[in-house]
Amino acid sequence: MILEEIHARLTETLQSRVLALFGQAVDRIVLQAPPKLNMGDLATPVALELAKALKRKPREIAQQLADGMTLPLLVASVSVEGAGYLNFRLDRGAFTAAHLQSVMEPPAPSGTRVIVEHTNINPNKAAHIGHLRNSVLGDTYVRCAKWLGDRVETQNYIDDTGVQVADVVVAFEKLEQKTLADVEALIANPGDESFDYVCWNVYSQMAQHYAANPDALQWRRETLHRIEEGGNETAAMAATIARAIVHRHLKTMQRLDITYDLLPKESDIIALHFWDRAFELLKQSGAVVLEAEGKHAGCWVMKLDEAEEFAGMNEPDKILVRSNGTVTYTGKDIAYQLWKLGRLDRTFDYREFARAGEHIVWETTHDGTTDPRAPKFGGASRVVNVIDSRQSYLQKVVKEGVRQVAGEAAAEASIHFAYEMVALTPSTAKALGMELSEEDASRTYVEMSGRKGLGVKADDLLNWLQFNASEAVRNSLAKRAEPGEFKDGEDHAIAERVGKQVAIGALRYFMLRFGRNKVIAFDWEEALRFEGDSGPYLQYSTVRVQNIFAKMRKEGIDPRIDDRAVDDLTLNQGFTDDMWELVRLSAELPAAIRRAVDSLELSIVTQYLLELAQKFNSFYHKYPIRNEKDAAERQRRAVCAEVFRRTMVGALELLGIPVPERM
RNA sequence: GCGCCCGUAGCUCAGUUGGAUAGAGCGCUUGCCUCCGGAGCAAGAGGUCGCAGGUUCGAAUCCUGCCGGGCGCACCA
Repeated sequence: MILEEIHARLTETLQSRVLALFGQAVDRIVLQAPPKLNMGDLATPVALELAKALKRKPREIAQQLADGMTLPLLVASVSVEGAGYLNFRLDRGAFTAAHLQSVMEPPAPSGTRVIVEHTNINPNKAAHIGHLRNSVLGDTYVRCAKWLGDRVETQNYIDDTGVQVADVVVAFEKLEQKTLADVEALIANPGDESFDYVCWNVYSQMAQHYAANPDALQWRRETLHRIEEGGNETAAMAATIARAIVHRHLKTMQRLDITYDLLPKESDIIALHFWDRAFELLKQSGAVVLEAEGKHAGCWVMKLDEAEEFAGMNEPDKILVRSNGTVTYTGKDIAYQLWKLGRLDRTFDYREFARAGEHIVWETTHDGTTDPRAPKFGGASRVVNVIDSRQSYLQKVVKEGVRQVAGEAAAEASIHFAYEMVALTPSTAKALGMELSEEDASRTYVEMSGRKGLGVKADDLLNWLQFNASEAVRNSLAKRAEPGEFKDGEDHAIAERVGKQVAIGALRYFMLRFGRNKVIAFDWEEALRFEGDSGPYLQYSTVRVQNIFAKMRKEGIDPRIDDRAVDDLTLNQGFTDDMWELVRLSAELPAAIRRAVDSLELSIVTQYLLELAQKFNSFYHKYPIRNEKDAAERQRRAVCAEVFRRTMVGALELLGIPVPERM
């Protein structure tokens, strides 16, 4: 946090100086690292900005600001550079000593209650790579927001009454003539493939059946009706299937160290009549009206033609209640969103759904009894919904509904974390058995299709990553192990363990490294690469630095990185630019996290860590530590390495990427 | 038709909210394992920042208009 303090002090000093000297108030001072190290450590173009208003030369203004300026602690000097930049140099030794003690020290907690909703996979088939992007973005956001001091509640919404679940029920009942007992037996003993994989195929068979026999859609309508009615075998089957699949999804996500606090279920939202209450509120605020005539006659619609965002649309009005009296998805979503904001005076009951170690995953219920151990859910002052950008329009409608019922502030607190879809490169699609038209084959990507059962399943990808990574670790161990180092297949156990960690690192990094509104064209070859711009590169760099200290400990060499042993003066002499760049960059982590969370652009963090790791690897080759004879020089190098180590260990935790014992 | 997103090196992408000489990874060329672990490092080639105007001290970044691609705009979820 040391750099943030310097920023704050410099900003303050400059603002008061500009006011005193030129009578100008500047609300924001841009401070950034100059392009070249010899230009200093921090630079501001404030004089360039003032030049126009003052009608004076930028360099002149900058010089006047610099002359006689009182510099904050750890800032060594100020100078005028280039066209009129005001550049500052830091006291390298003192800064490093101070930074070493505060690496990864989080900012003061905000205590803001935040709900993050992510994953939200239809509980009717196995998770695929598109879902992984959602979950990884959501989970990483949660980790970063928590570090910044927010009190975060993670929700994974379960649509257990929708068309997708119904279609699997129809397939089992009609196509395969299975009873509830048959399905229960299948769940208990799914055979070669897990139950979510079985349903993946069943679902796509059903979709194909509908395509060939449109009359079968009648089955879907009947099934949906019976599910909503409840108290029959069909409804019981739907619930059973959904639960079993959700358990599978949680298992898959747990492989990536992703978990949840609460699983709100659509069936409970219906049973507890959340919509009825939301409907009252919407009517009271005048947000919905009953259409008497026209093509929406008999429907309750939200009028959007006056809202600026929806202007110019063909059909800006959104139906919330159909003419047959049933509620649309958007309507239910408004009710749910109001609950999350604490603006719907109804709530759920809760019970334990599953455990991940000590952590309890709760689910909603509607039976009137709540487990006394359950924490308070809902009622957040910020709600972040991780939902793919194809639903941007609907999310805007939900936000508008919230605005009309609960006001501007509540609408602004409802944040759609939008991201683009994951598609497949033509070669990967082909490998999955997708038939490509000539046109498709020439595109950069083609969409997956759940209905056709064409997509890359999350567990398959993880398995492959794990397989390849374990193989790489085995090779590396075989090459580097000292004779007799491993016995009883110990090396195989390590390869398995580390392989899992590398797979997680590779996958999570891959899902984060692209900007969120970039379509990811998934390619097997690229995803399985562990070099360069990848998670394993970060892990490798961290393992490396850990190794240096492990070796020194083993050999009884004191690296003298204990905070008290670090002496500014020793550090100051002979501090090379390479070393300094590494330390200075490592101090920018908190700023990177802040920007990432504020902009919902988590690739900022992977980008930053790649650069940091590159700086370290370069440093590593140039400045051996263990073999350095001069004690002061060795300490200087060790401190730089330690600063990097602490930064990296902390940062990888925020990305959910584990640090392997060796690679 | 309307709205949102994308267009930067051969390919995949960054570019810190308008700042200094546009950067990485992959691929290609050339070096580096008696030396803390080569999943690495050093160096090189590679650019009309889609096109055309505009705004200003300054534009890949902001504004306007085009061109090309994607996604939305259900009484589906």
